[in-house]
Amino acid sequence: MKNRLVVDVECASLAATVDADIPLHCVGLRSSSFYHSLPGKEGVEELQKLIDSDEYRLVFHNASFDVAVLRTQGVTIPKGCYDDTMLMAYCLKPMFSQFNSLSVWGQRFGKPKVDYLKELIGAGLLPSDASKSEAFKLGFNPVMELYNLRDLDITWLLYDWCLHQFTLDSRVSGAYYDIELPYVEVVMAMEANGMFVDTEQLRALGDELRERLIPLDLELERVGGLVPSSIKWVNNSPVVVPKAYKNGEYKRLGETVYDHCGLVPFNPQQSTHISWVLLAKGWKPTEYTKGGCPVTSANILEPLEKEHPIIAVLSERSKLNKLIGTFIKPVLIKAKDQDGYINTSYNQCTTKTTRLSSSNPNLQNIPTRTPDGKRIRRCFTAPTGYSLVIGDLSSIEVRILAVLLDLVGDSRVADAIRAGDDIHAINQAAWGMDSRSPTKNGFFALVYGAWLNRFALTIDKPVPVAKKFFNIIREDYKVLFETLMPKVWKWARKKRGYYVYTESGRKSRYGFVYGLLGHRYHYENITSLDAGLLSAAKRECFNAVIQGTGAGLFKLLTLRGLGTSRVDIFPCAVVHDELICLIKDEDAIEGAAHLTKVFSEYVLSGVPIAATFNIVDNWSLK
DNA sequence: CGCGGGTGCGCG
DNA sequence: AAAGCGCGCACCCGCG
Repeated sequence: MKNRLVVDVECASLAATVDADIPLHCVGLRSSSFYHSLPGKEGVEELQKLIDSDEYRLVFHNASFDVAVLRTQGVTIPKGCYDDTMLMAYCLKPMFSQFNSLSVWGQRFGKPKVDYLKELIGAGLLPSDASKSEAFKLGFNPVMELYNLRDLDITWLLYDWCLHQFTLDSRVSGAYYDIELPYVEVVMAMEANGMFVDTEQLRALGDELRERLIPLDLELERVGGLVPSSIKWVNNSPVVVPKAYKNGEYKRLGETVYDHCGLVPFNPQQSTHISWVLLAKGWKPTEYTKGGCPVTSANILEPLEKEHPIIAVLSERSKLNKLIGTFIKPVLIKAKDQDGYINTSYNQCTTKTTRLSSSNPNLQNIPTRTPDGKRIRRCFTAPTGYSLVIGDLSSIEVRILAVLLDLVGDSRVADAIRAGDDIHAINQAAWGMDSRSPTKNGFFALVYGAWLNRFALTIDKPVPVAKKFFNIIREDYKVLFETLMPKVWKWARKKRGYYVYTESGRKSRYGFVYGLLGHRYHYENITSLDAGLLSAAKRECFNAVIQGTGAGLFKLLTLRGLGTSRVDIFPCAVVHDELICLIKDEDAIEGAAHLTKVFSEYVLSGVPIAATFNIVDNWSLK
């Protein structure tokens, strides 16, 4: 049994993983026999000595940050020599992000985090109007030492708590040690590697899309004209609210003074403006939001395109603007000064279902379904000398559902998968539906709790027609709706022999269900007396088992694939069930075949898992 | 002017 | 009686 060494670094920026030049202020170290906070260089040398002695198990809170920072500072940290209390707490309690926060744990343990900025001001080291970022630019100082040591204390206590919880639950500790903890290295590798973008091509695409915006805007300006600057909806009808300024007058565009409500050019990005303009053309809203505004989303307006030609223009404009503003502009900004690589952040501890999330920019929602979207993906490619290798788990949610159905005595789906048959095609024939895609989508809508109206929308049929299929499917998969789902809810309500924390921060003996790989998914409202909250919890909880098991399995197989490869595979990005890698050209065939083999030889409780990794020119191809 | 909420929409 | 789930981000608004 190794000694415990809690480590916490302080540095000037949270973006340190990308920029190696960020100064490291200090390294805090706490073991059972020593306890100090050392300035940068000294701390780094001391830490390296302790790691090299091989006597310590390192403990970080949010290792993917600290380990990445320390490695950029030249510290050698072997894989597998550390724990991460943030990840441990997350595995025990994936539902509540606040339980990943050291400050919340500090309060719980009676050791509140030091308010660094406040204490600096109190000590006279900063003026009273200083900002948080200024505080962290300050070098090592006595207040930082206090702050750093307190974080070590909290992490120490949190580690105790998590280790104890793990002794009570071997399934969740398995998910941590076998999947989440080793996966930190994959996250760090992806964040460091980044995705390669052909910036010239992307910039040209952006310019082209912007050109297409011009005639649309001219047309909208012509048709929309001027609209009141401030519109509110009261009882589902628009009310123009004059906007009073300090001098009691009303302004337009900050210059011209009016004595009535200001008029502004129609802004097609404002839903209130859209509804105002459409209303003037005789549109009758059918749905209203909670705030009382007419809903102007695409699915509502699209059917009315013939009646109101402006809708087509609006829709086209909004799609183009979305592509430019969300997917082209931010990516180009990120790719600047980095030789075409864009580095995104992955968060391993935010989602309720143990998926990853991606941000700044979010690489998990780059378009793929529309022609213009595909052109954006085409810009994501491989640099000279490397091949882009991409693969994803094949219909993973069906396979997991098959395992669950098999558990409660309906092996039809599992048998179909084992026989290599297409379950959606089988269902389509059995239910008499006219094509595969709506069959599949409609089935999954029902699996995740959709009711008739939503189901009808999903399969794109009028409600009376949809009703027939709705009843057929509910009857055909009676076991799913009447045995499996209630069983999962019952598991989620099971009383435990120990306490877990609830969303409201209280302790409870109830309230989580396991994924097939040991992760916990916690739904406090699964015991609610409020019908609405209860049914929402039921839907979320059943969804979490499937989505979460898929996420865990994907992580596990990624670890195996990368860990057992003879050739170097550089992971660049993941999109839930899709892995994107760069491999040296000469190794690419072997690497892709290896990943395919590892992913496809896995069998989940009797149901085979499959994935195919291919060498592709760009991300629009799979 | 920064922040949070609402709306809408991209992906799985 | 009535209900798909999970994310992040752009844009707008109101708030203080």
